[in-house]
Amino acid sequence: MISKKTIYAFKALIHLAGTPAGQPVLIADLAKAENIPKKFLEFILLSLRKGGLLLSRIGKGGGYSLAVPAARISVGAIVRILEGDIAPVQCLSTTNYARCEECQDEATCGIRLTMADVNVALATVLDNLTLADMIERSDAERNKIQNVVDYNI
Amino acid sequence: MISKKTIYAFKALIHLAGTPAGQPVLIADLAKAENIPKKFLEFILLSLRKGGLLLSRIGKGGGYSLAVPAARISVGAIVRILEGDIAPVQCLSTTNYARCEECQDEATCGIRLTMADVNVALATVLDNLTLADMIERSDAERNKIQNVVDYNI
DNA sequence: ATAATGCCTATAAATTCTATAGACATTACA
DNA sequence: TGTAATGTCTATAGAATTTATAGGCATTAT
Repeated sequence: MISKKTIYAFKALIHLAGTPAGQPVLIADLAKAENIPKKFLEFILLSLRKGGLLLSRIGKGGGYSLAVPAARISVGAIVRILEGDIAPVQCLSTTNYARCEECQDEATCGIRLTMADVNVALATVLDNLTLADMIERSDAERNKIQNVVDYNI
Repeated sequence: MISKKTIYAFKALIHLAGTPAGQPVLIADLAKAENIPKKFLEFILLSLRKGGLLLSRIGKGGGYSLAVPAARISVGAIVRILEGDIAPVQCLSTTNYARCEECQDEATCGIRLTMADVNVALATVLDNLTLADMIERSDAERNKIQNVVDYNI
C-alpha cells in the first residue's frame, strides 16, 4: 500500500505537468488546488526536487516546475523518492539495505529468493509507467465517457 | 515493504511444511525454533487458520499443521491474510475498498488507472509463487553451494 | 480430574506516518 | 537599498499502525 505522501506527490506532479512550462507554481497555490496540507506538500516537493524531478525558484516570482518532461518521469522514480524504496523486504533493497535480524544465511533464504521475483516484477511495472501515462489514461477515460454522452445526445 | 508479521508467517509456514504430516507443532516450539515472540505468533497462526491455511488441534497433543499441501498455498494468499490486501491503493482493493477522500471522479483518476496495472502485476506474481517454491528455491541454492564445496574437495 | 494446549479480549510499547510551527535564505523589483 | 515574496531547513507534535505482552477461558487426551 503506497502512502498518502506518495499520492500527494502524484497529484502535485500531475498538476505541474498540466501547467505551461517556464511558469512556476507556488506551493501555496498547489496545496490549495490539490487539497494537500501546505507544510506537508512543502516537504514532498523538496524531496522531489532533491530527487531531480523538479526545479524550484526562490523569491518573488518563484515556485516549482517539472525538471524533466512528464514522459521521462517514471512512476518508479517517484515512489523511490517518497517511499525510500520499492523492495518488498529490506534485505533486497539497494538504496536502503538491511540484513534480516536473524537470517542464518541470506544466500539460501527462501523468503528472500522468492521476494526477489516480486521485486523484479514490481520494479519492471513501476519503471515502465510514467507521469505522462497517468495523464494520458485519465484523458482517455474522460474522452470515452464524453463520447458516450455525445452519442446519447 | 511487507511487515514483520508476514515474514513471521512465512517462517512459520515453512517450518510447518517441513514437519511430517499429522504431527502437529506447538506454538511454543515454533516460536522458539523460529525466534518469533510467542504471543505474536499465536495471533499470526490464528489468522492463518481462519484463512484456511492451517489446521489446529486444541488440548493435550494439540498444535498446528498445514491444512493444504505447500504447493497449493500461494504467497499471495499468505500476504492477503496477514496484510489484509495486496492493492497499492485502497480504492483498488476488493476486500478492503475505500474511496479516496477527495477523488473527484474515480473512473477517470489517472493514479488509480495506473495503479491498476501495478495491482495486476503484483497479484500475478504473488499468486503464482507458492510456499513450496520458497522451500524448493532455498534447497536448490543450498545444493548449488554444497556442490561447489564438493567440487573444491 | 487434571494437565496440556489453543482461543480470545484487552492493552501497552514502539515505530512510522502525517502534519504543523517558525526562523532563515534568496530573489525580484520598486 | 529596502522590502515583500518566496522556497529551505530544523524541530517537534499528533495520529495511526505495527509489534508485542498479559491473563483468563475453552477444549481435549489421558
